[in-house]
Amino acid sequence: MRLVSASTPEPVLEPDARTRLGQAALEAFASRGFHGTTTRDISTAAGMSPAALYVHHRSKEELLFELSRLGHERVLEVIRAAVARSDDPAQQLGDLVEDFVRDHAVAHTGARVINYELAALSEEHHAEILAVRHEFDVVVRDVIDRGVAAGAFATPDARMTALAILSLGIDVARWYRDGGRWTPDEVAAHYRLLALRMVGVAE
Amino acid sequence: MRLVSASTPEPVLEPDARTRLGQAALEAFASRGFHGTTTRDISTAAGMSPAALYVHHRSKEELLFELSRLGHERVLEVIRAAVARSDDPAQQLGDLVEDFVRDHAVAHTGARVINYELAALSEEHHAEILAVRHEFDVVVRDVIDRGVAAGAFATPDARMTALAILSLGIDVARWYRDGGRWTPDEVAAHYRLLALRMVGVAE
DNA sequence: GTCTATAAAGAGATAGAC
DNA sequence: GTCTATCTCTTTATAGAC
Repeated sequence: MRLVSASTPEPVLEPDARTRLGQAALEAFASRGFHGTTTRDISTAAGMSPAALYVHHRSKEELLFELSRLGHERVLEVIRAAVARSDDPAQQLGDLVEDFVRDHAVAHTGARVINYELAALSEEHHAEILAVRHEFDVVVRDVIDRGVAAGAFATPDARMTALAILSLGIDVARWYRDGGRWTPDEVAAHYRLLALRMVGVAE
Repeated sequence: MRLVSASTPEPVLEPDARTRLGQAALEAFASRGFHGTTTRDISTAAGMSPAALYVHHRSKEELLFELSRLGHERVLEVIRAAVARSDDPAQQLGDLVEDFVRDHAVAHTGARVINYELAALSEEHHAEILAVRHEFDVVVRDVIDRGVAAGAFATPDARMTALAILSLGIDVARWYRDGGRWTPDEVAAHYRLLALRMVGVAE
């Protein structure tokens, strides 16, 4: 499923049916939740009949799962790429937070779905997603552990601090609105500072 | 609606019907969301027939609204009481965060409902709840503003920092589990430190 | 205040034509 | 691959007996 226009030579004005369904579902799930969204909501928003959804997806739940899986894997790539750009823990943590937060602000629609609709997944799908989310924790905790080991960071509980730093970014998906008081870049820059202070780095 | 046992002389083993409905609804809304919960789920969990719900509540939405309103007003009282215990901004912010976070961990069921089911409210009810939530922001921002004015805090954006500090506590409702790695007191104490660091207070 | 029974609408998913 | 039509079950809410 493509959620953005493909980078094909010809300009794509109308995404294909599968993509339109994915976009429509993402927006509906984000604003009304999985159980507050009907398959008719999705198919109508995608410009199709209710039956068309089942040509492209086995069920409403499987559509949510696909969106959630793609979203999680994309975010994991964002934070891994941020960490890979440096060897300095403070730089790594700062970049990670800045990119994670900016992403949650820019892509707040998708971020709401991946963070707040987990309970609607089947047990098997839920478990598969939790494995990816566990990687988020591991990446952040690892950066903090190395900062502490290097004497750059100081925290009484690296694990809880990692969780709190991720919390900051996740909650951005809950409150961020397009056209609000701050741009994604402004939030990202401020949260970078906050996260570094949380691990005891004075600027 | 009473959500805890009343302080009457005689021991109350079975709460009254209205209270049982409220408790059942709170737990169901917290775990499956408003739209994922049926009125049968609620009435059955409360030990009643589906029709009994409508003797005590006009609709499912009004039941959610009452739970949300009571929950918000209780939390507002928690943070106002914390601020009232001192005149020192650092002490006030520390107490506020500690009490807010502990409350969100202990009462995570109710906290999930008040923080994540707002979209299910009617427009009028939603607006009424947002007014209470605005007070949360005002209280925290005011403490930070006074800390900055007194030279105790340093932050490039008091408003965003206030939002981020509330975010930390709110997200506790999302991830906290009973019997998990930390007690509510442990989370609260650690988050107090994190919040003070966020405003530039070195311990 | 609680029940049984049910009305009325909405929901997920499928059949079969084109 | 999309449609119309519809099946079947679920859901909110109410009527009326006790």
